[in-house]
Amino acid sequence: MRRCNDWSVLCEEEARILAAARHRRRYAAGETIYPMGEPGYGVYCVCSGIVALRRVDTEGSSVLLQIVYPGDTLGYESLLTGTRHRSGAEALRSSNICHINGTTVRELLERNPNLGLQFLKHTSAKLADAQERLVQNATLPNRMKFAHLLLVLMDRHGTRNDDGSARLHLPLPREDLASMIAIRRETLSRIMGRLERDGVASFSGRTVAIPNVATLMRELEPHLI
Amino acid sequence: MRRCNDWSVLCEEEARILAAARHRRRYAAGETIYPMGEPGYGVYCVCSGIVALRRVDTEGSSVLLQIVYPGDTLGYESLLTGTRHRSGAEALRSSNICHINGTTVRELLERNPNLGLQFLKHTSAKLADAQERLVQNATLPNRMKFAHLLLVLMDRHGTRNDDGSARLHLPLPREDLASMIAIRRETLSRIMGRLERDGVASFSGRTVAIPNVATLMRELEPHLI
DNA sequence: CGCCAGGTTGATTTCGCTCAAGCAATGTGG
DNA sequence: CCACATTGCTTGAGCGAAATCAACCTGGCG
Repeated sequence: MRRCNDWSVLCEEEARILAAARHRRRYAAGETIYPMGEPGYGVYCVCSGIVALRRVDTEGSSVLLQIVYPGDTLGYESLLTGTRHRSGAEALRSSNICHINGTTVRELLERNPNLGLQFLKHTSAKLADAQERLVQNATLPNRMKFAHLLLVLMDRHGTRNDDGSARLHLPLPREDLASMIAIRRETLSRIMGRLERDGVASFSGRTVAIPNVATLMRELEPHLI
Repeated sequence: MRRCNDWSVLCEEEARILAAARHRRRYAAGETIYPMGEPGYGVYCVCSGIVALRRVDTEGSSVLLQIVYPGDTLGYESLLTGTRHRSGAEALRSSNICHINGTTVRELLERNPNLGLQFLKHTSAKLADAQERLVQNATLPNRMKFAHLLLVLMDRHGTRNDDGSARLHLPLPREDLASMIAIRRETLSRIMGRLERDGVASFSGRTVAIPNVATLMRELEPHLI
């Protein structure tokens, strides 16, 4: 639980309350943590692994809303507002996740103002992130959107070498990557082809080789004629 | 200040602290409350009027992120995270807005856990809203997106009649409406024309007449062949 | 009166979606 | 061990919707 830093603001006694109530479980890759539409029975804290939040449309098309990493806490929105989960959570790889029931969470929020503030900080960051995506989806051309996505994914899933090159393991299938930047998977495939042709990056399965990160970053610059 | 219900959780003494520190001001329509990129010196509480949050791209294209109504509080994200404002705030019509400096806000957040929880609830709602828009922009056809936007605006800016018709005053120019659903203003103009041709709504300046709300809602149904 | 911002309309082109086929890797049952 | 389905991905052809560019309109205002 040490790594779940949202909860690190708790004092000794509060930490005991938490420890008594939390329930840890291992989820296999691809396993559903909670489905969309379920009522919020409590919160989930990602201890290890990776989790994806996705929402499916009435038409059946799904959009990947967020990738969640260790230390982050899920599901307190529905708990606080008493609504059902607007998105479903799914483990992207084998993950350890703690569940804390609603009454315990409410008790801790009541006792320690800092816990709520931690949540608030995180939620604000997520809001900023979502708004960033709204702007980008509205204004940038597709190739630029994808280049940006690659750079973002690099922070968590990539390794940079001294010579300016980098390697990256994509945590998601093409379909989901495409949904993140609001395009179809076929279009993404073509964009990948073009990036490869131009020597910006090369793709093989889920691994991406980037010969020169600076070149990739130049993709983000305003389209000078 | 009664209407600013985020702050209604404060006790007598805390309310006095707030009253001593807050600074009220009137903003004219079109006036900037804070520009994008400014550091967060405190929070703003909308007492009356309407405020828009917009973000401008490096290319100069602007996206309208949110319409803010009385009772809501702005700008605590930058305050909490110590970053600059990611979006600018602008009064859409003549508005009364209170400013509360950062140290006072922090003091109150420290003293009363419920204030932070109020902010958290609101921020969660905004996050859900932003994600909703992400999904819609990604999956729905343009005409459907606009129909949905009209219905959302109706809650705040419209009046429904007994016979199923309704009237609506748009709070924004076409350009901004278009940016909310990630299309160009010319495209929006054409969509309006088509809705008018189909008898769904008629537009004249900023007023919209909707002969039958049910017909408008039917626009949202999955495109049955 | 001329100017300007906001809005509409038209013509053209481009980009991305759709549909469809093909491919490689993996799994499954006979 | 092979025939066969399945899944994830790529590629191609054609089409349509929306972006772009540009002209024009309209009402408000100095």
